[in-house]
Amino acid sequence: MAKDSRQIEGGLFPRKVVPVLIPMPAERAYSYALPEGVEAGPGQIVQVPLGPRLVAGIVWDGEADQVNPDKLREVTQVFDCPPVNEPMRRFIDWVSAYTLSPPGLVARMALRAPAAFDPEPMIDALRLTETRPERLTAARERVLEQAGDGLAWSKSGLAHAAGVTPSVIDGLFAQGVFEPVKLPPPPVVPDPDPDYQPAVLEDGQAEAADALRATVAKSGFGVTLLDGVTGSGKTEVYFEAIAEAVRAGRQVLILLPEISLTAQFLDRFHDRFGARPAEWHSELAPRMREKVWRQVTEGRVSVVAGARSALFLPFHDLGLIIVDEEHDPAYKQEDRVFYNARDMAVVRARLAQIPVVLASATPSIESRVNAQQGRYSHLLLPGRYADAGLPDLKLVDLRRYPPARGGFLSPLLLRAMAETLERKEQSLLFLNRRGYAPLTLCRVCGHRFECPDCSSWLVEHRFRGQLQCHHCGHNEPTPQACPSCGALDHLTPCGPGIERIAEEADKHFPDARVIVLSSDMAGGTRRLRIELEAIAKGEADIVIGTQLVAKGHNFPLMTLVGVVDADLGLSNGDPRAAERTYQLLSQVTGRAGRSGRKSLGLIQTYQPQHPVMQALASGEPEAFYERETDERSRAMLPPFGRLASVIVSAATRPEAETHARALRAAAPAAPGIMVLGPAEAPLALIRGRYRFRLLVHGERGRDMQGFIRAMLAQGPKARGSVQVQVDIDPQSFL
DNA sequence: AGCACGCCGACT
DNA sequence: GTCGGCGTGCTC
Repeated sequence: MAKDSRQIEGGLFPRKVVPVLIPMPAERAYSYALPEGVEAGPGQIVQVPLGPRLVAGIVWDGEADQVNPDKLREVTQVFDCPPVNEPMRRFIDWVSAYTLSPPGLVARMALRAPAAFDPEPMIDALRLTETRPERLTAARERVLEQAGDGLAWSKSGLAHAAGVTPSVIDGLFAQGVFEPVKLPPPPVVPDPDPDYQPAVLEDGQAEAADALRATVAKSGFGVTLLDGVTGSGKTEVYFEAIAEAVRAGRQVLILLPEISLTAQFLDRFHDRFGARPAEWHSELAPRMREKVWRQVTEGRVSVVAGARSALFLPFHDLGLIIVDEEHDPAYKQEDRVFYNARDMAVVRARLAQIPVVLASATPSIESRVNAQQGRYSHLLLPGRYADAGLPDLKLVDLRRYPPARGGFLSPLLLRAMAETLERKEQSLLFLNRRGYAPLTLCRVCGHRFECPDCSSWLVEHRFRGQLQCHHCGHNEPTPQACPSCGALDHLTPCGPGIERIAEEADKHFPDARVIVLSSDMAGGTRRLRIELEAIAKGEADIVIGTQLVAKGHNFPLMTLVGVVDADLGLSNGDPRAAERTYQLLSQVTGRAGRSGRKSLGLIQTYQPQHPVMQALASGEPEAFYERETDERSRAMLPPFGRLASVIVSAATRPEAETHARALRAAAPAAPGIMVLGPAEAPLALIRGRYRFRLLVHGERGRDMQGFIRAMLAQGPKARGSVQVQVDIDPQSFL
């Protein structure tokens, strides 16, 4: 540690100076002096003055920067909190370097629990003494009997158990019948029991479970891709890996896309382990958040199920990471620190030398390539349980069976819906488009409603009487007359949204109970949960929904799934469009058929020959995946040779200037510049053909090549410094 | 990230 | 003449 000598109150005192990572975007740890007699090693969470405020930071490794002694301030408090361990600190450094984010911002993600750095307060409790009350009433007798077990009770708990009011206990306490004791705060969740209710596994599953158990028992770093169709028992299989880690007394992290973190999942865990896992996600109440954080650092919580941010919890002794639905784009964070939690989970596992399991029914291309190349082990589960067959998937060629004029549902789909209704079973219509119509125009003058802020089309929301921009959130009431030519009642909706499909379903089946589900539904998540429960209980006949019906929730009575427009999303220029469409439609159609009844999926398309449609209809995605892998590696790895390519983060205004300068600095040195977002980088990395210098990340869906060209043309107006990351070698973590 | 400082429009 | 918009800069 650096020594700093300076005059204090007339004497020369050497002061220990430590580097402290502050939860703020500084490029380096700041230096703080330790007060006389105070020790704080790397990982210790401390409180330090920063400008006018006091903030929590982490004592970092290495020498503290030499800093102007006049500026040097003192650590104000060393929290009574377990230090952030070495692998976690290396993880923070790694993520910072890889994402080009200041380490402080990454550290901040690990410290997102404002008041958790002080120990949880002990709980006040009462224990019976030898003293007995002078007068014994019936109520007092009940209390004495109840507390006679010699254990400590909380006042309210005891009162409740004995069926008396707390004042009875106050009276006894006053007479010395009870003494006050302090109890450690209760755990947020009871310990899971690895042997509570092991699933009965079939041959293929048992084999996979054994393999995973062996991996966990052996410990050490390794990635396993657990690959099996919806309903093949992936969850049951990785639960066995979790059981093994819990038996070994180590902590487990289960990452889920936020939307999949449902009561259903937690209940399944409970059924297997006799207790729920601790939860970690953005909607957790602050008080609970702190408790979970604290107990995770102390190692008192053994299993956490969480959204991507849970990856930054400072576990005491992490022994296993599961990434469920590893292909899910929700693992990408595109805010401040840009990262893909699935990739960072692999890195965290590598640094902690523990196994990680990536599970999916529709693995991402990059994970499949990793598995094929032997970098990941690959466990392929056989099909569904016998009593939960996959739906029979059929393509509906819209050129041959077109919908009636003004409609979007083909006669084939309508007939299947009628039959499903007759059998008193449920239908699901899937269309990934909110609102009534994606485009509104005036039939008189051709005026199209455009967003004044971002120039995308305004989407009509008829239920709300609004035109909305799905890009920036702008909205305005739907006018009666055309704002351009003034013609009344000539505004025409073009194309379908789920509201319009609901209208069409209503028209054909006026007696059916129709429920529309989308993320912008009035009433928020609570209302959504209620609706989902109602559907599960059979209180709807036809469910019409967007993407959100694809995930997490099972609909046991659903025997028909109709995909209204399977082609939607295939033509948006995203190199992942086909892969995403395949994954989404597999998931959606997988919602049906869990009831054990015969079930059907009808996929409406104008392109029945498209590889995505063929893969869906045949149930054999291999050829599709092979083709996609080739396509994508061609599209994303242009033949630049072994280039130094350019990686930058974010694309907001201040950064864009910095990027421009970074690009100009890098361009002369590079034989070519390849522009990829961090989320696209992994495929390039695993192909191992390139060394990266900088990573340019554009906004979602943006033309990256165009973006970089535009920035180069614009030239540098940059100020400040450019952070250049040299040679991130993929082999260093995979 | 916060928070202060510093220059240009609508108002007590 | 001020109050206040957020653009820019700084924090050991």
